Amino acid sequence: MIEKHMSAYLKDAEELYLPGISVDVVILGYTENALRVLLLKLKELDYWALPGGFIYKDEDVDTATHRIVQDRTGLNKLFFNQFQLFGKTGRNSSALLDQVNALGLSEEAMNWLDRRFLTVGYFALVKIDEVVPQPDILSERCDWFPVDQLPVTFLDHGEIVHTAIEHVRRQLNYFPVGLNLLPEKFTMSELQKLYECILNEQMDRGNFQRKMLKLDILVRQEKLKTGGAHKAPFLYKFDIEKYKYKVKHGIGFI
Amino acid sequence: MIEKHMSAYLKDAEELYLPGISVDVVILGYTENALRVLLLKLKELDYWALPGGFIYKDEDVDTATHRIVQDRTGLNKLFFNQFQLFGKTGRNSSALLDQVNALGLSEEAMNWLDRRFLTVGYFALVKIDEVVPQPDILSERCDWFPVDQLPVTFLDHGEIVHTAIEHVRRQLNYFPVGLNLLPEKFTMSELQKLYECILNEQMDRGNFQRKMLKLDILVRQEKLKTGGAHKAPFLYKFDIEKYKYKVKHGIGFI
DNA sequence: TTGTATTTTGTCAAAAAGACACATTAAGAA
DNA sequence: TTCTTAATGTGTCTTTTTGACAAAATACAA
Repeated sequence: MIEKHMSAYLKDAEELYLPGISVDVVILGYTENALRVLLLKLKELDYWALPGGFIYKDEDVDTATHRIVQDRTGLNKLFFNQFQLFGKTGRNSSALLDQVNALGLSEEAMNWLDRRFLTVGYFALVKIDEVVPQPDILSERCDWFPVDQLPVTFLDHGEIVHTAIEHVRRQLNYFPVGLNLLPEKFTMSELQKLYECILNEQMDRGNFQRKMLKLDILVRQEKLKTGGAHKAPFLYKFDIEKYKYKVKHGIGFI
Repeated sequence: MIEKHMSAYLKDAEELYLPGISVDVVILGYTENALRVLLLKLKELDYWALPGGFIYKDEDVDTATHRIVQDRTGLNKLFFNQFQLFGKTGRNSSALLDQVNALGLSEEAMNWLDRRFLTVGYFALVKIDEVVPQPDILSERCDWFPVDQLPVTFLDHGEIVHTAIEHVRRQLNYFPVGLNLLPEKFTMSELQKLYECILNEQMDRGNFQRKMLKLDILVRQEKLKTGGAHKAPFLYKFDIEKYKYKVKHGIGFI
């Protein structure tokens, strides 16, 4: 199975793509109190891999990334950002090739894969409930994994995920995480839990609310009716104008 | 002149280097109250360019960067960090080629250069007075330029410099700027002026000193004897252990 | 000796952070 | 219906940090 798909996919690779470089995207979502990453289960292999692909010879790297994420998520408008090029030597698909070799890959495919690859790491922030994950041609399914409970990953993809998250954490003030990870309306608790997941630390409820409201980027909505055995919380939306301005200049939360 | 140098330099490029990708390094130094970047004046061309080069086929990208910076500065131990891959289409040396073409470049050199190039942007932090700048084979001299007074640059090198500085500014808490840009011993004023240059804002002298000392990363030395018609300031050194620990976890100044 | 420039240190009020408490309220249980 | 529970909305009090500014100290020059 996989050798046919892969051979077909890579038939004209040499002609179409920039050689020796790929894109891998850490697609992050947030739900049920956990930050999650979308991973693909490679067909007939015991690895989970980041969504990725190659760059057409006349394509911006950002454009390639957009195309890749759109193919996997169905989303058109999305927030993504490059965070690092991974450029160690010996970074190739030999591990994968070892397992696939016997299956008989076409010579073209072998030639394309059997070299050192650089990969550009991107991260994307998406609303999980808007995404319909699509496995690519080399994978049998995809799943969301809490970022602190990753399965066995292909090559250095686990490290790439952790690097992405550290990047987001350090520059939390400069990325629109709330806007892109939460639904349009959300409670203060939900926002707080998101921040706690990313920063990996607990915060005081009252103090979080005071500080967040003082940023002057939230608009309070009507009360939430549904819910559990407790007082119904307010819903909030972001004031998009103010929010985007603040994110650009550093939101000033941490 | 230049066409011979360039042809020689690029004679075996196709064989030696990863194709379509280069490294450019924003080498930053600090002196006379200004953050400065090292630029090379290209021979017979009206452009100043970042020190850069190509990556050997079996060389880590970080190693290539170290080699390039070492060649230009003479420094062996140095701090540097990757900050972005520049990957727009149409990014090639045609501007340069237009001017050089008539001079008669070898066919090999033309073939190597006349394609789209990705470039990996790195920044390095160096002590200016320890550096002996070395022009490379394609340049006639090199000079330090204040980062807010750049000359006309080759391709997008000006943009690369500004991107690097914004990167340093945002993550100032995570980079050892003081240790790598200042001499071993320095006054509180010097440290403050460095921070003011990077953050592009003035700070109160007393408050800066109070905050900086509370970080508990400085060791006070004896008084500075030499100097002008005023009270001699104390000298400080970094407590390397504490400093490195704090930089790793976020120094907590901004 | 006096003046000047700059450093060192301190003060004081305002703002922010941290810890915590108490009243409120929606839903389910008694 | 009333009570209980769990989470929310809000407030208070103390401690810490910030910001603005000023007085004292000191090295050199005139």
